[in-house]
Amino acid sequence: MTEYDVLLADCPARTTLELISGSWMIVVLVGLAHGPQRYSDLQRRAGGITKKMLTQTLAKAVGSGLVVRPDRRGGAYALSALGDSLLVPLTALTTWAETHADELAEL
Amino acid sequence: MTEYDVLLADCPARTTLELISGSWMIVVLVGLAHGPQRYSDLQRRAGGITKKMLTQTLAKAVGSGLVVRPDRRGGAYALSALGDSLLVPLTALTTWAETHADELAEL
DNA sequence: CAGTATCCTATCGGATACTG
DNA sequence: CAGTATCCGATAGGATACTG
Repeated sequence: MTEYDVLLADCPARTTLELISGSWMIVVLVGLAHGPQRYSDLQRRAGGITKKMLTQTLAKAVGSGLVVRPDRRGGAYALSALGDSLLVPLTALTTWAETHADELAEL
Repeated sequence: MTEYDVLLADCPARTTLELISGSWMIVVLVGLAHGPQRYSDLQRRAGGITKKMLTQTLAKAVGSGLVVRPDRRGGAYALSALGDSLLVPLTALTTWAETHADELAEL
């Protein structure tokens, strides 16, 4: 196997990396970790995010299939099964960030 | 414990997320995974990266302490102990990306 | 409450050309 | 080989005001 390799320029996995590039996607996905939430609850949870970035980030997340809206016609946002599986490595990453934040040198 | 929470606006862990935001930092770090490498080897390895982005990304990586240059006075670039520890969650993420790339919907 | 619409700035990122 | 210097367009992201 090992069909894909993120080091290769034309690898589809690069698309995934671009999806979480920008600081907000990870935060929003982690914000949805403990269950479906409505827009304003999510905005409160993802500290510091503006409506613009929340809307934009959710649009990308829904568009890519990481997030769904159980009752369309607008309701809460929730992680899809795919989004939920992505949460595993993402949580490992945020845990690392929380643990080693103090060890990073200032730029 | 649990001093830091990436969901909080002023959390230092956010700095880490910003560090890997942009598509190239992850690719460069993974590119250094199997050992120290010189500039042009790394450019070849990180498929598609331009000199500009490689230089810029390496500068951020070195500045934050994730990457070091064993023999300063210019030589190869290598992961620091910190960078190496970050590689663990990063590899989990890229593996996810490689495994689930085909399941993501087109935007 | 849940967005949409503007405006504006800073950074990302590619292309290209140049230097020691 | 290992960068630096420019120029350029596209995107990220914040602030603010407006809508149903």
